[in-house]
Amino acid sequence: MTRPELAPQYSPADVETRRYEGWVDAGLFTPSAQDSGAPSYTIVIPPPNVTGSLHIGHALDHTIIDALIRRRRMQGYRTLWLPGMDHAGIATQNVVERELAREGLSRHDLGRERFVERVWQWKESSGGAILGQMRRLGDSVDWTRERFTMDAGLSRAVHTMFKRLYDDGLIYRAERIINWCPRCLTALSDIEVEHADEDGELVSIRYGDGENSIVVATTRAETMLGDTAVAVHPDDPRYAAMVGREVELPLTGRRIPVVADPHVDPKFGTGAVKVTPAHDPNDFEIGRRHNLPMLTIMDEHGLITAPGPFRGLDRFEARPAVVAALREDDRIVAEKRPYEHAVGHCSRCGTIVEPRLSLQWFVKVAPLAKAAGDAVRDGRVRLHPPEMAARYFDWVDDMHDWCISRQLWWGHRIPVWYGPDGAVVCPAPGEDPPSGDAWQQDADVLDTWFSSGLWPFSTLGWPDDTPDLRAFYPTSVLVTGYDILFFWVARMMMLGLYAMTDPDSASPDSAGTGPAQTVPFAAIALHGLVRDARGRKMSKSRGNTVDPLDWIDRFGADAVRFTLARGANPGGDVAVSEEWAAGSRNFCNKLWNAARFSLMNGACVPAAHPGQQALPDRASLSVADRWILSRLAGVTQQVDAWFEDYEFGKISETLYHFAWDEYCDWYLELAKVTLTGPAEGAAEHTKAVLGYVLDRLLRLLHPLVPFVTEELWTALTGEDTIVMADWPGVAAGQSVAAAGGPMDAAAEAEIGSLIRLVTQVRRFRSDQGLRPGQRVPAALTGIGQTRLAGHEASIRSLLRLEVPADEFKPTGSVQAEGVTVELDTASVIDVAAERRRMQKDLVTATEEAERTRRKLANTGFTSKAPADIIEKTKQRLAAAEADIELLESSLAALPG
RNA sequence: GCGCGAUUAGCUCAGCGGCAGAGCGGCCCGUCCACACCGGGCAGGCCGGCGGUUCGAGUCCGUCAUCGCGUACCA
Repeated sequence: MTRPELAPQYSPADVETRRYEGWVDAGLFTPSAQDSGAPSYTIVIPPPNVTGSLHIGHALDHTIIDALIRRRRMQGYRTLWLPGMDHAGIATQNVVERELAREGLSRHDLGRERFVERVWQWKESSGGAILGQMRRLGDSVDWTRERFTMDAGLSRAVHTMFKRLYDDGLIYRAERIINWCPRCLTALSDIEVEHADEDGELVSIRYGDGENSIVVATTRAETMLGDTAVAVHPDDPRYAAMVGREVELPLTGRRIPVVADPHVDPKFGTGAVKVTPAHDPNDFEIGRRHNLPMLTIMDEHGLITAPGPFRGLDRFEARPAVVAALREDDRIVAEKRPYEHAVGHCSRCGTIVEPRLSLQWFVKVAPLAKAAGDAVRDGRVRLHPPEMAARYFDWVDDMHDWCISRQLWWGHRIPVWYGPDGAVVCPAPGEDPPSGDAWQQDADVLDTWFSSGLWPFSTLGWPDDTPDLRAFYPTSVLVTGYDILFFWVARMMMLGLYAMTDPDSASPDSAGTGPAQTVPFAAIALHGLVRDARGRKMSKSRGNTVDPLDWIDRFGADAVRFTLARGANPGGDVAVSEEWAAGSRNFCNKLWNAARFSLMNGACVPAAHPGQQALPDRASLSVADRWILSRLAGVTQQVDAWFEDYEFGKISETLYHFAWDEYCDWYLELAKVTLTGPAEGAAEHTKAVLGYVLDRLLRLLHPLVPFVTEELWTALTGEDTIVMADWPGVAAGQSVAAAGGPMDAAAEAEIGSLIRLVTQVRRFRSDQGLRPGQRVPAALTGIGQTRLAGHEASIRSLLRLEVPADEFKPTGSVQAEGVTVELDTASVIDVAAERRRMQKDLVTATEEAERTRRKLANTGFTSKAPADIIEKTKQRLAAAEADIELLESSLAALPG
């Protein structure tokens, strides 16, 4: 085999696309559903919205998922990462409507059918961009299993789920107060409303006259036009006499009753509340309890419909107009401005949401949410990081019924037909709907999160019992940002537990009523948001967003991935900047050059499979060889363990430092001595170790930086691809103890000592003002009596120390690790600087000695601290005292 | 209002009972034999405030302050 010459610099653009297409063409990402005996590992992609393009947050999500997937693939699992996209009902419809608006059209000009066609066209072009971005990132997804929430198969799953819930009485239609967006003209679920504190005006209004009057407060004065009662607390003595009486509602001439309701907080305001059942969720409940009329005074656009002078006004024009009219009538008792209160906004367009009485479809969530909570509570689904559990339970344990109908055109049409005399039919999928002019299908579509809630199993063929479903369900872990824990994750839990049972399990579920419910995923791994270099949220308006493609072009996909992985602490936000990306690019280049050096020096990999590699016998290896092998073993074990905990920050940092600080800075430098040295056998051994460690390092890094590792590993080994190479840690079915290989404490201690000695002498040289490359005559006295006895050649090489000539007159010395290094620095030494340095060191050493002495004198410490801690402390004191002695004598010996 | 989290080097963050760490940035010095996308060295921290537990506290407990996030039916 001839090895390709490597350029002195890594060029991602020359590698990435070629490698990616090669992987896909070879079918490496496409697992077979046939049972091969290997365990399966499945992750479904959090489906991005078809309309959008991937932002840096997706890149973070994909980096994590791809790393998990690639490791499992290397471990021999039957690994599936299923890709796809979400139709994103309201978001997509808004985008296409905006596009139409630029042509001066509205969706009504096109009509429903043509509008939906238009959205499909948009989906084809926009969706393609996202798929291209995923390829650039290196996502090892199975493109043969790509899905879309509006696919025929997934639409059938949606219909099936609706029908089941409907038949079970868990879906119902009712007139309720829902969140209404007057701009999008659709209902929204609670979670699609974003609350923000805003300044408003709290006005107190007198209803009725004289004795027979009561004062209420409101921030939404215009709603008084729809008031049908005033409510007070039943035990409030101030209003006991008023309850049951009627008061005159100003501006309207209507008389409304005063009712007693425990919902009212007597301590707030005047203790009396105006009740507008058709325009406030709480008032709606009060209205139901007291059989109050539900008076609608606003239309779907937020325009006032109540008869009178305000008719036709927008709700925000009506508010000051009503207040002005009340003031005119001397009805305003007090005003408080500004008054800060929470206002709900449409999460899609930002319009202030209007609570509105409306006929909608709902999911009865209580039983579903209970199961979703229990699955996490009893550990069937592990939530990472665990702190998120509190938030999850808060939500799941106290969830209102879920409004699932949307007054949109883009989405899954509600599979219900209405016929004569109020007949309602929900046909099963495949069943013919009732026909005839008298029958009409519901015009609404389903909340987009209804179909995403089925994603983990609808994508695998549910409701059919498919080979894929059997092979890959339940999925292994769900990786996503904590921001959609409720939107999406909780819904998948609810619907997944409801739909899926384990066919092979005879054990009853927690309620003891049927086959065991199957969780949709064994674990949930939540990551944070990507923020800018200063930790600020990225936003288009702030102009601090990052386009992943731009960074990939400039730094390479591996660098982008590594940057994100470095910051990916579980649940934590990730701050990224160009500096970080550049640092990651530098790391890839460092790897490249380390490999280049190793290859140029004949690094060899005798066999590509672990356990069979003919590493030279341990006893014949140099200490440096044993050291790097031991460190590799330690790092392998740590990295392997951290993968189980989604600790990508730690994985990245550990591999970064191992590769750069240990492998490159020390091992390669030490290897240079051996490789150019006289001992023939030693050089051959070092070549083997050089290759072995590089091989393992590249494999450990491959899940994070797939491209550069592929390029280097194939060059090193002559194999086709690293994608299917065995993982150096624990393989499927192997025990943890087998990972990494044996540690070598003796070698680690020895090289540790060497590193400390070299570092101290380097510091000395630098303090003396010696150039790093300047060769200096030096004697290493006492080294024969230390464990560094065999390392003199290495130490001299690393420190540029020459063997002294006959008339050697040392002018300075460093004592460390039991070795005294005397250097002849006469020609360059600056005595004054030298004295200052020594005096400073003396102060430090004296303080250290004093501190340690005090600690040892502390009787509590000596009687209670563990023996090894005490021993270490004693050693520290001894070292400090030795330093003091040496420094004092050196100072005395200085000329002048 | 309630809940959760944060507060450590100039910046972004690790560390979570036993000598304060990383990356980037800053300063000094440079190698021509893997890499200037490099190498060697240095500086810079009362680990938010106060109290407690402990022989010993960034690390555990309490409290306050500031910030962030989530959530909420206070009109």
